Amino acid sequence: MSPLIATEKKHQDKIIAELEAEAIDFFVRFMSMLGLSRSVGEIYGLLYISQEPLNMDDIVQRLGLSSGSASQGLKSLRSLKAVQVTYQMGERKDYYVAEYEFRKIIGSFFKEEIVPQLEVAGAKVGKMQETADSIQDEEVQSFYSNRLSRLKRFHKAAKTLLPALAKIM
Amino acid sequence: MSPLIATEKKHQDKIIAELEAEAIDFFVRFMSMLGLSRSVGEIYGLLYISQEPLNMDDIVQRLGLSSGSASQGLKSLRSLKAVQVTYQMGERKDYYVAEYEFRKIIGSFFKEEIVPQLEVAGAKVGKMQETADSIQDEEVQSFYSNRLSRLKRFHKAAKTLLPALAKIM
DNA sequence: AATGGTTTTCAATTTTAAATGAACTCTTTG
DNA sequence: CAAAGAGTTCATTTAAAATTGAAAACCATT
Repeated sequence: MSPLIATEKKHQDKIIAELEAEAIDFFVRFMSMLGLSRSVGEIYGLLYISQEPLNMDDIVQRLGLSSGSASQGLKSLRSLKAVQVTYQMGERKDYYVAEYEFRKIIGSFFKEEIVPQLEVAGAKVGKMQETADSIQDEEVQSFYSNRLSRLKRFHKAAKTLLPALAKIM
Repeated sequence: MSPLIATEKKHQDKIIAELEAEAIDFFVRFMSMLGLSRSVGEIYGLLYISQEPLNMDDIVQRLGLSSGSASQGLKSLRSLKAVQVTYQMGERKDYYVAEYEFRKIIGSFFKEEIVPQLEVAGAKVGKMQETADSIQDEEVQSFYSNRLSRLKRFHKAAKTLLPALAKIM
């Protein structure tokens, strides 16, 4: 390789490293909005911006985190379907690539995190209505019924709108 | 008051206490989905289910939290427009009531928390595009451009859909 | 069935976030 | 304008969450 080309290559590597850092930073923020930890965001960011599949060792090396963190982070990302395992010819290690269809990630996030919460919330409101129904005093009852009906309306809206949102993202 | 009535009253108080506990529990979960702390959820829940406005002392007493927590929690809730101050005749203390239109709360949550994040994210993607544009190697450039265009598309979708969602909630 | 390479698990540690409460500020009132 | 009442601030403490790393489990190969 000529000296000129080597210099250009080095420059390009620097640019790529910068891009990587920016992408990691981006996803750390994004994932933290979904309640995911810094290390999970870092791993996803690194994989998203990587040109080739990476194994756990690569990830540990490049992000400087422990093997425990990497293992657990990848586990979360797999369960969110945010990463996929790709088997590389003649390699024993697992190689990972990022799922780049965000719709899918959002979809499984809803299914795993939001939907169960909504179910619990729905059950809880039902329980509260039962409790309120046993109040004798009519005026008092009507106060609580009003409050609960607002809660029910809101819950219903969330239950229909959120999954719809996830689908069109 | 007759013994019978007194007994009934006591029973009703127990029911109301139960309802209160259930409401507080409900809102602690709900607010934690918005990244708000336990104490903030408790305060809102208590106010939401309370038949009359409460002052800070009431809140401290009934929830058993410190005055510092109560003060800071109410501050967060005011800035989210999740509570309003009502001035009570001949009282020096501030009395609070819960905003029961969830749409409004969601609206200000978006304005305060989500929109700024989206702006930061947008700026960051722009910055990354600039960085990527300076890559010479055509093949490498096209890889990063593809990744960035997905990011931009997603960002745009979030920027239009999330505020729309907040409006119709 | 022993070895070496890979990943997972989990008790201990570190880091981060939340809660406390005493000191301070700001108001109101006698 | 002193004193008390109400609310806020913030250094310290406490509690919760994330991370670490060594040990255990796994699993393909010899």
